[in-house]
Amino acid sequence: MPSLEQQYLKNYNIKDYELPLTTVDMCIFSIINQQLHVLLLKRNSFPEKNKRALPGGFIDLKKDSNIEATAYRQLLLKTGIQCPYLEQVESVGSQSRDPRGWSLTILYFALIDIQTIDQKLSPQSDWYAIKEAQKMPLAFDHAVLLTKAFERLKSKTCYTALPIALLPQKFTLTELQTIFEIILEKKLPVKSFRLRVQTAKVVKATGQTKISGKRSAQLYESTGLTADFYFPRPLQR
Amino acid sequence: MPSLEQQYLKNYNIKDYELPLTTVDMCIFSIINQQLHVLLLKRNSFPEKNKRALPGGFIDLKKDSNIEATAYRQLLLKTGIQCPYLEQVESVGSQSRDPRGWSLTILYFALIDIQTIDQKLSPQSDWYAIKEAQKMPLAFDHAVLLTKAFERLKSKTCYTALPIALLPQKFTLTELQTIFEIILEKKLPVKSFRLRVQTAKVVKATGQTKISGKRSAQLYESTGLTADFYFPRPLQR
DNA sequence: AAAATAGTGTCTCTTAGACATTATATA
DNA sequence: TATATAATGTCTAAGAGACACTATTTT
Repeated sequence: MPSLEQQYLKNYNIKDYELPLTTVDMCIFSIINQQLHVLLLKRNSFPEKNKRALPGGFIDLKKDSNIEATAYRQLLLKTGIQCPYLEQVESVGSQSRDPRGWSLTILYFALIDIQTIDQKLSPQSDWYAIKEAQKMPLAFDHAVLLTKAFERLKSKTCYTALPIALLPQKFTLTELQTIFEIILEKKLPVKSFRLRVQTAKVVKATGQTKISGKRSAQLYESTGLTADFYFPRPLQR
Repeated sequence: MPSLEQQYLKNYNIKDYELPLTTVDMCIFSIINQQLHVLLLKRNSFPEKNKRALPGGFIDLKKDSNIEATAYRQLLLKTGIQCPYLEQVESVGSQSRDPRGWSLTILYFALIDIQTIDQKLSPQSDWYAIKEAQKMPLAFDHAVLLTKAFERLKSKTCYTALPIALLPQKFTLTELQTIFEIILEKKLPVKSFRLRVQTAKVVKATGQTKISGKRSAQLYESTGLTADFYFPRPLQR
C-alpha cells in the first residue's frame, strides 16, 4: 500500500500550475583586438526576430540535470568549447520581459580565450565590442542583462584575478595587466600591479620567455588559486 | 491583418513545453538574544511534510509582476513586514531537489530588526539560531540554501555596512560592532571599527544618547549610503 | 571608590598608487 | 646607438589591527 506522500506525488500534475518560461542566458566575454567583446546571436525566429540577443535557451528537463548543465550545454552549442570560467550573475524575471508571457532568465557570464578555440561559430553568431553591443537594440531586456554581467566582471576584476581566464595558458604580466586595464577602462600602475599578483601567488613564472615586441618578457601561468582568491585590498574603481 | 509575429504569439502555448517548478525562497535573518537567527516554517503539506523549511513559494503569475514582487509578497505573508533589506543570493535548480520534478528556486535573504515588528508570526513559523538551524534536517536542499545565504551575509559584512539593517533606526556604535562580531563570529578591534564606520560616513550621530549599561552611549543612525557603499578595505575573515 | 561600559591615542604593518630609474631586446 | 618594451627601486598615504589609556556613568 502506497504512503500518503507517494499518493500525493502520483496525483501531482505540473501542468495544473502556471509557471514562468525559464531560460538560461549567457554573456560570453573574450578579448579581441585589445577590446572586450561579447558573443551575440542574430535571432532567426519570433519573437524579436532579426534582433541580436545573448546566447541562451530553455532548460531542457530531459538533458539538463541542473542549471549549470544548461549553461554548459548552451556554451558548447554556441561556441564549441567545453570548460571555460562560468559564473552565475543573477536571475531576472517579470511579466513584461518576453511577449510570450511571464518569463525568467538565469544569467551567467563566461570568460574565454578566443585564440584557444579554433571552432567556427555558427553564421548567426558574432563578436561585438562591449561598447558597440551596448549601443545596439538588443532583443528582450538583454541590454540590461549585458550591463549586469559587465558590471559583475568589472567588480570582480577589482578584487580577484579572474581576468586570467581571458588569456591563454601562458601569458606575460604586461598582457595580464593590459586585460585588467581593458576591463576597468583605466590605466594601472605597473609596479603595484606586478607586486599584487606576484605576492598573492595567483601566477607563477614558467621560466620561458616570449619575444613579441622589443625586450622579451617572462611567461607566467595561473597557479589555479584564481577562482577563490581575494586580494587583501581591492583596486579603486 | 495580423503580423507574422502576432500570429506566432497567438499560436504560442506555454503548456507545450516542460518547465521547471519555480519558487522563491528566503532566508530572513534577525538578531535575537545576541545570536543570528533565521525564520523557518514547519511544512504542513507534502512533500517533506513536517520538516522545517525556508519561507517561500511559487511565483504567482497573476499577482507578481516580477520576482522581487514574489519575494516581497512572501515576506509580508510570513512576517507581516513591508520594507526590509532584501537581496538576491543565487538561483539553484536541478532535477533532484524536489520529488515533484525539475525545480528551480531563486534564493533571497532579508535583514530585519525583530523589535520593530510587533506582528505575530503564524504558529507554523519560528526563529532558530543559525547554528541550530544548520544542524536540523531541513526540507529539500534548504540546508544548502541557508549556508549560501549566510555565506553571502558574512562576505558582505566584510566590505559593506549591511548589518545596519539588522538594527533599529537608532543604535550605538557598540551595538553595531556587536552585530558585526556576531555575524563574523570573531571579535573586532574597537578603535578601527569606529574609525572605519565614521570616516566612511555610513552613520551619523543623532546627538541623543542611550543609557543602557553604565556609561551612556551616543546614538547614531544610518546615513542611507549603506546599500551601495563599499569600504576601501575589507575586514579579514 | 569600584566596576563596568564608552570612547580615544598612538604605534606598527601591509599594500595601493605615484614616479623615477634600470635592464634587455631589436632594428 | 637609438628606441621601445620589460622590470625594479623607493617613497607616500590610507587604513586595519594591536594595545594602552582616558572618560563617564551607576551602584
